Amino acid sequence: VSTAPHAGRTARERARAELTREIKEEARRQLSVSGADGLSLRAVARSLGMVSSALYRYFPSRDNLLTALIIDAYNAVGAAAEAAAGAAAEAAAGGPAGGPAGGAAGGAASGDACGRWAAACRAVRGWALANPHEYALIYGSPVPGYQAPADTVGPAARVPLAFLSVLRDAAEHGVLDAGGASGGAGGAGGAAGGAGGAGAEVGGRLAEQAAVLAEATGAALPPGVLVRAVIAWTQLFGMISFELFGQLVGSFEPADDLFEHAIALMLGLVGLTGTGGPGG
Amino acid sequence: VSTAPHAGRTARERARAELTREIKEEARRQLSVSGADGLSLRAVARSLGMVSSALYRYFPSRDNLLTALIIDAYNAVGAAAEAAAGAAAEAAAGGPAGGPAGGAAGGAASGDACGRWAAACRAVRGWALANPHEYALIYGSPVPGYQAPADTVGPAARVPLAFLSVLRDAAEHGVLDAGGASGGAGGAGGAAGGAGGAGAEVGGRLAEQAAVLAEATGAALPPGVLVRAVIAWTQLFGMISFELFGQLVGSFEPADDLFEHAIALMLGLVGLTGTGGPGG
DNA sequence: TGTACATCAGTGAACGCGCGTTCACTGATGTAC
DNA sequence: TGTACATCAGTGAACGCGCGTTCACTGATGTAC
Repeated sequence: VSTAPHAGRTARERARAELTREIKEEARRQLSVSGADGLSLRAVARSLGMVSSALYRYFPSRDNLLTALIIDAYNAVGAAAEAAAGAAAEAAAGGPAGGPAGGAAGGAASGDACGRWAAACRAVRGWALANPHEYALIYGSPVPGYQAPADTVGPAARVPLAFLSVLRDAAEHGVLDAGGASGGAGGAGGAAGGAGGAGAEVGGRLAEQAAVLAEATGAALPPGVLVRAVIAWTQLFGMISFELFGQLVGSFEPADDLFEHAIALMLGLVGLTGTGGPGG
Repeated sequence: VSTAPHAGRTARERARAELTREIKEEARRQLSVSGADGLSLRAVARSLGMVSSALYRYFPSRDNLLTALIIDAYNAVGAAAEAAAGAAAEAAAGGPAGGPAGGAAGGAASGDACGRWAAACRAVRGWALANPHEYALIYGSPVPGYQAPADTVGPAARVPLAFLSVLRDAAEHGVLDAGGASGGAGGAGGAAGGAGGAGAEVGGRLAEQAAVLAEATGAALPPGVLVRAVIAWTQLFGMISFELFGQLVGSFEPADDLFEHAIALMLGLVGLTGTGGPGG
């Protein structure tokens, strides 16, 4: 029983794992040049010095390789969000001391709910800016003719679940403002259209959907909080997408300050204002 | 001087205009099947019963046809937003009476700023749901290797300008809450990261960017309002993109109620609460 | 009104390219006795 | 330790396909006198 990283694996198994990784790496590289539709098995094989048919020993089809890349991407951004939210929490609780622990994703130092939420936002954006084509692969327009298999929904849920965990913790510590105070209080929205009602109150089908979501995620949060969290979630990705896809070119580019401002507003939206101050 | 629709145009000119339109129509149809990368001149020509080289009399290249589709799409969604915002305004001002005027896009009936903003939001979403592949073409991941020419920026600006016009009118009528009261007031956001400061105040580079934007658009609005308007704009498209691109599948689908709720919150964000009541 | 010429739309063949996937094969790696 | 067999990775050729773009051409439409 050796301590080598490849203990207990035959040369064949090691070679297979390594080549599988290299294929995906090369595919990712090509993704950034030609996009998802331009991803070509032949080109990947060529770059790896193999013949194209050899790839079929590793991935049964092009779509299968694409799926692997999608799952990897969801897991990568999900892990980044979880690490940022979790690391910030540990830092505040006086967690694993010493060493360069934690702050891998954005330098969040305060473990309050505000800091965790903000850190997760920055982590997602940071990952997106560092891996724009993988971001486009999972959050951009769907690849036509490609149907994402069920294996992707688990990894895809990691980011939203990371955000929900922050809210759940805040609620447990009694620092979550569940009343929807700061969001869109006051006068009437939705003048026409029937749904939406006359204020920020959540009812009807929307409340049902929120209840289903609460059940599915195990997040015991009031419907209003869940709905605002989902809206904040769409807000986050809306801003990142506009930044990456070039809609902000010529106005709010670079978007760092706009993003920070949006985070501050988002905290009010989800009911996290006043939980812990700055200066972590 | 006849009153015929084709007055003063030769048969050749008429045929050319008509075929140009038909080519774009067929290209749009193919867009919805195979996406932007799958758009093929040969396939378009085939569907039209022509030989592929004939298309080069109408569009000098595939990219050129794509550009035409992009410009058309921006103009279509821009016109929808303008009509919704404008029609709502006219209806309130007692504009063009009689006939089925105006409410083409979402049934906005009250001409207050709230109603106009909400109507514009619904118009954009309505257009997106009706033309998902054109939406993906302009707001989805960029087509790799395709560089949008300068002709697209004008049409692309129509939607944001429509929203800005609502805010400008509201400001002129003194019904715009420019203080950022409801957005993300209260405690501290941006615990770390330097930028963003300790509240919802806009300063530094962000204020500069807002000033540049105000200059460019001629919208004499305070920087804080502009920044929140831009954030609301990204929010709107973030939600539509998630709905169209399948991120809401299994939770908040159909998203009508969620969307209406988001509009209500958005009105608070941009400072339009309390401008005119419901029941237009 | 009629003729001579210029303009333009559409044809058909071709160039050169890349793609995903299959298949019979060689040779290396692993395993059972 | 050594041999016989099974497993598997990678090869090279091929199938059948579609693509964007060019080019010399025919024939119809428009224009000037």
